[in-house]
Formats: sequence, structure tokens, C-alpha cells
Amino acid sequence: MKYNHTTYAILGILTTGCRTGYAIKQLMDQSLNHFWKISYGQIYPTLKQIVKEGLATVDTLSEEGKPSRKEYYLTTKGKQTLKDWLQKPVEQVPVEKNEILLKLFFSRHQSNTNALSLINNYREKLEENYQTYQNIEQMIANQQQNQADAKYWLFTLDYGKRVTKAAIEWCHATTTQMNKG
Amino acid sequence: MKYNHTTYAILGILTTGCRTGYAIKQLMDQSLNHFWKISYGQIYPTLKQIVKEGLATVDTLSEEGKPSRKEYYLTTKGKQTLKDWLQKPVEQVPVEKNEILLKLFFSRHQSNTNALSLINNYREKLEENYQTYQNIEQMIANQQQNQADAKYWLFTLDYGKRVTKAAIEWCHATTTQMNKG
DNA sequence: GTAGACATGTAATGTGTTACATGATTGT
DNA sequence: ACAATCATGTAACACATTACATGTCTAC
Repeated sequence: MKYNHTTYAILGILTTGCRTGYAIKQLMDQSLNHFWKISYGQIYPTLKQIVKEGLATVDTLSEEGKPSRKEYYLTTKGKQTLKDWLQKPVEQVPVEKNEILLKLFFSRHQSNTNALSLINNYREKLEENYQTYQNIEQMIANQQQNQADAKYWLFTLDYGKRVTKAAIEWCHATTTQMNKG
Repeated sequence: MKYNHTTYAILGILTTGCRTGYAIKQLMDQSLNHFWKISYGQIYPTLKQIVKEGLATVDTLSEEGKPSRKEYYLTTKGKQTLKDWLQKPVEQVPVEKNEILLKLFFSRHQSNTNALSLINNYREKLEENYQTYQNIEQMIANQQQNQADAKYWLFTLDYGKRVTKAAIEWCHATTTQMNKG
């Protein structure tokens, strides 16, 4: 049986100690932010589907002093499904739709000044992202839970940092080139 | 009036000499391949929409010796719409869904050997891509048409090359790290 | 004749976001 | 009181791919 990427992402997150839809979203926004993002509109229906497929069980809790919530636990089948997916090589390098490159591609239709300003604005955003990665890196390195996961989580952050740095350098190089005429 | 990214992409491509849906798809697959990709299932309906919005006109041709085709020409409104879009800064750096990072993130659930093999496989694909970028670069540098566009097209390729190179280096670094234990 | 390039298009399906809708608890 | 955080969920809509459906022309 084959599931979509969102399903595998949630299956994986359920192994990290996150048990509710809300907690899954939080981990995503904090730690997977630079390479995976989904909304509640995807998370809750997918969790429902995961239970339906027998990949996890759900436990509805109504503790006093807390809002009611649903905790999800992977079944043996769920764990095996995750492992099987991990072993399969990825089919292709992702093609990101990059709006700045799209605009630059058609930039003979606008002034040099404006194209430069687009790149500058993009560079600032990249630099913010780079800073965020470093903050998350510190957070993960310092945390006590998920010790076993930390090593791999840092690898993904290193990827984000390296690629972002390369993009920032491209902004500098391109700006220089464009100023030369 | 605001249109979606696909519309702007097609509007832009119509300024490069491509006139038919088929030609648009070809240019995308050849030159925008690393940052923008859409299927015929998007192109043809969007072209229809573009005409409906008055951004382009269509000319249905049935020359003898050739399959019938439709040629699209930007109107003044279409050209202005493209220019307006070019001037607006991009809202955010794209978040690519990166499957290799997703797998790596959960890699404590698989053997070191297998994780290494995933990265190795990914590295090979990145190297192929890098080679492709260099080929396209040569092609663009040598072509006679689109002289005015060439400069910008090469900038986007440089981006692809730099980012891909950074990703390849990450593969090397991560492999080394993982072998150390 | 047949494979490949040229050429257009739709229907079904998959994937995802945003807006909407609800409600409890905690801290100020 | 009120804002923030915790918590779940659906409906409408946007975007995109794949499979299907059709047909011509060119070169072997």
C-alpha cells in the first residue's frame, strides 16, 4: 500500500513524542519549517485517514483542567509502513517554484533598478531565514528530549543553512553583475 | 486585478517568441525547468483564461503542411499586467517540500547504511542536475535569438548551479559525519 | 507502416490553503 | 474582561498532475 508524503510525514512525527494534531503542527512549524509545511486543514483529515487505515490508534482524552484532545499512537503496521518508506530512495530532487527566478527570467521588461531591488528584498528574507536556522539549531542542540533524533535533525538544518548561504552569495554576485551593466 | 503565478509565467513566456501552448511547454522544460514546471493540463486552460481576461489575443492557424495551431499575442493590457507583477517584491522564499530531508529527519528508525545510501542516491541526482544546468547554460550562451533575455536567463541558471553545488557539498559532509558514528 | 515530433484539449483525481466554526483554559 | 494558547474540525476554493482522447506531418 502506498500513501502520500503528508501521511509519511505525520507517521514520522508521531514517533517523536507528539501525540495530537496540534502538537504535530507545532513541531512542523518549529523544526521542519524549512522543508515541510502543512496546515490544520491537512493534518486533521490525514490523522483520521491514518486511523482508518490501521496505522495508528486514537485515544480521546477529557482530563479536567484541560481542553479535550485526541492522542494518536502508531500501531505495528504504522511503524512498519514508516520504515518501509524510509528505505525507498527518493524519486526526484524537488522542483521548487521560485518566484524570484521567474521574475528575473523576464527582467528585460523592467528597469535595472527595480530588478536590483527585487534581489535585495529577497536577500534580506534569506538572511532572516539563515538566522532562524541558527536559532533552531541552538534549540535542538540544547534540548534534552529527542536525543536520538537530534543528530538527524541537525543534518537537515545544515542543509538549510548551506543552501541558503549559497542563495545569499548568488544575490551578491548577481547584484554586482547587474551593476556592471 | 490579481492573477496566479501560472498566469504570469505564461504571460512572460509569450514575450520570448513562444506563441503556442506546445512551444510554452517546450521552453519551460528546457530553460525554466529548475524553478518552474507545469503540465499541459494547466497550460491550455490558462491560455484560454488569459484570452478571456483580455491579456492576449488568439489566432487560429491552419496552414497547409502543418498541424493546426493557435498563436497567442499579448495585448497592451497583458504587457502592462506582466510589468506590474514584475515590480512587486516576492512575498516569501519558497518552501520546497524536500523528501530527502523528511526521510533523514526520521532516520533513527533505519540503519546508518540505508540512510547513507539515500544520500548517495540523492547526490547522484544532484550531480546530474548540475550537469544539465551547464548544458543549458551553453545552449543559452550560444543561441542567437533572445539575446536581450539571455543575460537574465543565465542569472537564473547560476542560481540553480550554486544551490545545487551547496546541496552536493552537504551530501559529502553529511556522509562523512555519519561514517564517523 | 510506424515511430516520433507537433499540436490541442478535457475529466478525474490528488493535494493543499484559507476561511469558517467552536470551545476551554491560563495569565494579565 | 480580554488576549493568548490549547485544541479540533469542516467547507469552499485554488492549484496541479495524470490519464484519456484526438489528429497531422515527417522521416525512416
